[in-house]
Amino acid sequence: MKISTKGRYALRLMLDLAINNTGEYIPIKRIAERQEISEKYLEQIITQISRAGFVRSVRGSQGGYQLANPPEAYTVGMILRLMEGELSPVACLDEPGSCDRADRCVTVDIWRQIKDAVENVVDNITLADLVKSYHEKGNCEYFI
Amino acid sequence: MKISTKGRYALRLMLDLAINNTGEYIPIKRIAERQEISEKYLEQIITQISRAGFVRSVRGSQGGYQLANPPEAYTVGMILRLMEGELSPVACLDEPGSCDRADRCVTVDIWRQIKDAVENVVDNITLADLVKSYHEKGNCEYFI
DNA sequence: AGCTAATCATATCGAAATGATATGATTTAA
DNA sequence: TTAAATCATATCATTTCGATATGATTAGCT
Ligand code: FES
Ligand code: FES
Repeated sequence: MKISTKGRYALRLMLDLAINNTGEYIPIKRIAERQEISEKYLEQIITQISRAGFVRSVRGSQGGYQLANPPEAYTVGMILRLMEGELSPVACLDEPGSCDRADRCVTVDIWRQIKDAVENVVDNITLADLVKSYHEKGNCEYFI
Repeated sequence: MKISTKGRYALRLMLDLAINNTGEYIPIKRIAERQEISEKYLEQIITQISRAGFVRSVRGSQGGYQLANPPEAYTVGMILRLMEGELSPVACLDEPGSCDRADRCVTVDIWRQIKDAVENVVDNITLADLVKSYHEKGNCEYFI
């Protein structure tokens, strides 16, 4: 029941962009420094994020990334799902027909409830909430 | 964010014992047949369960396992935790001091909320609930 | 006494996932 | 032209996962 580092890194990356959301394009290198995450690994991650249209990118010198939308537009759930896929405790919930006896299954209700509970949390927290929390906690450069 | 098959198998195993909770000792072989799970794999799993005192065992011919307590005494959470460890989305919540900046961390609140939400589900469903649901659904021999 | 069915205890294995590097092409401002 | 950046794959080492293999021990039954 763990969230992968990829998911967590993606969240930190997006939060970093949200905190530094000045209109300028921020290179991955800066984020890698601030977050102490491998630059190359972050590149892979932001590639996925970029393909999903969550960020704008400018190539070449002086290039970088910025949020495509205001921080309020991104829930934690959106970001985690991008890296992790559906936030289900079992595959059955997402692949229709993967369990052929779903109508008689006793445990699927549990998995459904877990999924709903998790989604209820992550879909109701936005990057804007995290930015606010960040400033309240004392402007520390680092977070996990 | 997946629950391992070990956790799910443990739940099915315990549910099988709960459904066949007649006072007799049930050999792993029977459960393996009914649940269509490898006998040897189930042995490993029930060894852990047995060491935790959740079941009584009798060795030798005519031996087997039975629940140590009535089905009401077992929550889904107890069983999953036995196989999965703590139901936390990040290790940080369980290993005190693993993150040295926890007081300034912006995301730890999210992980905490997720953990609480999951626990609120699994700690409020008992094997007795599942047995009831099983009988309501039509006595199917199989479930996942 | 001996056979058989069961638990108990480890060791090992293959495949997949994870987390990360490595290499290099392409683009663009200065 | 050069440097700094995104973009695109390939590769790698380690761990985890799910499962099997081997064999010792225990105890009921004939
Ligand atoms: S978990 Fe899929 S039908 Fe039971
Ligand atoms: S997740 Fe542990 S302190 Fe942030």
